[in-house]
Amino acid sequence: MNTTRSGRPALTRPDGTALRVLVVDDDPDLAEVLTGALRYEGWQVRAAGDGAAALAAARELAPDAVVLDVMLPDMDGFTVLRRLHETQPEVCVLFLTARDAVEDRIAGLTAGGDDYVTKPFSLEEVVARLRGLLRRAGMARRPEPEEDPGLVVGDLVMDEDAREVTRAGELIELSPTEFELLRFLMRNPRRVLSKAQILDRVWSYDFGGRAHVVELYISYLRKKIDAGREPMIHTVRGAGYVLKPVAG
Amino acid sequence: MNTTRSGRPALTRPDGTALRVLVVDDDPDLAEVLTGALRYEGWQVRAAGDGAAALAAARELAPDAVVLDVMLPDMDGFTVLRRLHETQPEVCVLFLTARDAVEDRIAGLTAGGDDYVTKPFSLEEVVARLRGLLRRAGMARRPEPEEDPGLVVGDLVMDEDAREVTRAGELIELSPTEFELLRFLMRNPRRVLSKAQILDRVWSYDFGGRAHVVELYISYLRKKIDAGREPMIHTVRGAGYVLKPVAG
DNA sequence: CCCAGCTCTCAGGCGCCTCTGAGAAAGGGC
DNA sequence: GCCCTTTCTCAGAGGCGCCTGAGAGCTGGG
Repeated sequence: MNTTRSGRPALTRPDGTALRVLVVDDDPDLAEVLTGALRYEGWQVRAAGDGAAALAAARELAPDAVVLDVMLPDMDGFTVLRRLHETQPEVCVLFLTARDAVEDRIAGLTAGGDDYVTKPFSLEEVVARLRGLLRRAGMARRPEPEEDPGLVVGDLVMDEDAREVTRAGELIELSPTEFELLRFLMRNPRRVLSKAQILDRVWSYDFGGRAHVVELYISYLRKKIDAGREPMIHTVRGAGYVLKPVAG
Repeated sequence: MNTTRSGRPALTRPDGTALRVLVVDDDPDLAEVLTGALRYEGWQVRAAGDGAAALAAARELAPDAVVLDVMLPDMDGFTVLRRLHETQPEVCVLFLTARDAVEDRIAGLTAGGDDYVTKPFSLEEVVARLRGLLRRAGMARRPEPEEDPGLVVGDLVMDEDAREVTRAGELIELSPTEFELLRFLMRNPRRVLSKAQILDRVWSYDFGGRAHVVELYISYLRKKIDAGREPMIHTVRGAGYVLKPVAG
């Protein structure tokens, strides 16, 4: 079976082979980081630096999804999309765009089932969106044929689509950052995650601050999730934090 | 079968051949120490002193992993990483970085499956991180095809990911130094380890103190692991300490 | 334009971790 | 049994990691 580098079972194609993703961004550093994060999900990834290279790579790779920067040196991201759809109408696209960019045009294009994230983004967000896209497009399935249980750790349950979290059936309200932090923890239960690791995944790639914010948000999460209950979030001094079901 | 110099079965490639590691550091002493420690694991190791040499060596060696100093005389560690991934997308990277250096820059670098340790580090830590990286990347397997049992000595069990230690099912809380010391002992069961050996492996390479700390930490470990039970940690007078399962 | 929620910085403080030194205990040679 | 060496134990100082509260900057909605 295909697995992610963290040992979790990977999201795969319906036939069980690795999903193929093409990353298109002219910033080599950003492309590198994205490529690494998607490979970490157990997917087969290729990168391209401009529209022409992207189209060439797409013909060769036949990707299931494309992560596409809207601003490319040689051609518009939308042009790339149109050309892509000519040969591969099934492909999903996740746009990367600047916050103040023309969101109207994005909105129009994403009507077709595609999605977008605004720069600067966190890797957790990109991966989550991509997983959502692929799942909705029917291009991916969970490795287990049984129904997808979603994210469940002990009596803690997260519904990613509804953005709802409950513990012991009780609804818990979370801010966006709290939600992403908890998602990352829940995707890696019983595993100690260092503050640097958390920072890399949950905060934007251009975040300049110190790892202290992680402590802060962990304390917020504890107040909401562990308040008055048996704690699930544990500090491992000198190492990081770990989320565990109460009995374990 | 491939074995470590200590006689332990080595972590190998899936095909059973020796794992290949490239060490890149401009400090020859440090590179030497690292090279020795990794060879001791039964791996095939080469060293390079700068980025250009690293890239050349990587093309020749085709390493599974690279231990890479972030500060190199000729080029940035991140640049080396990107160039490496151009030709060898599967390679794992373990960064070495100064603690007080701009850790922000490391943020994002480790976004893929990669990892880093801060100087000064202990050899146990470097080896453990590297083993973790290779294991998660699916590049390594235990020599026995049966599933990896992790670290088990008698009724003493260590889960490195969760950073949990149990004896006879009972959870034992350990400080970071205690944890690393025990890991070293458990990786070398039934083998007498001298205080000097332990100091070299578990404490940072720049530690100035004397071997007395080893005695002290052994006594801490005994209180937590052997307390009220049949002892597993034994003193071999004039030679060192040895960890043995109770019946053996 | 004001208000509310979110995010992040700063600084204080507590508690654990690490290491030192001195003295007690144990082991081995004679 | 005596003495020397090695090892163990204890107490404490210092440092650092982590947690928390207060508040400032920002943003989006009313």
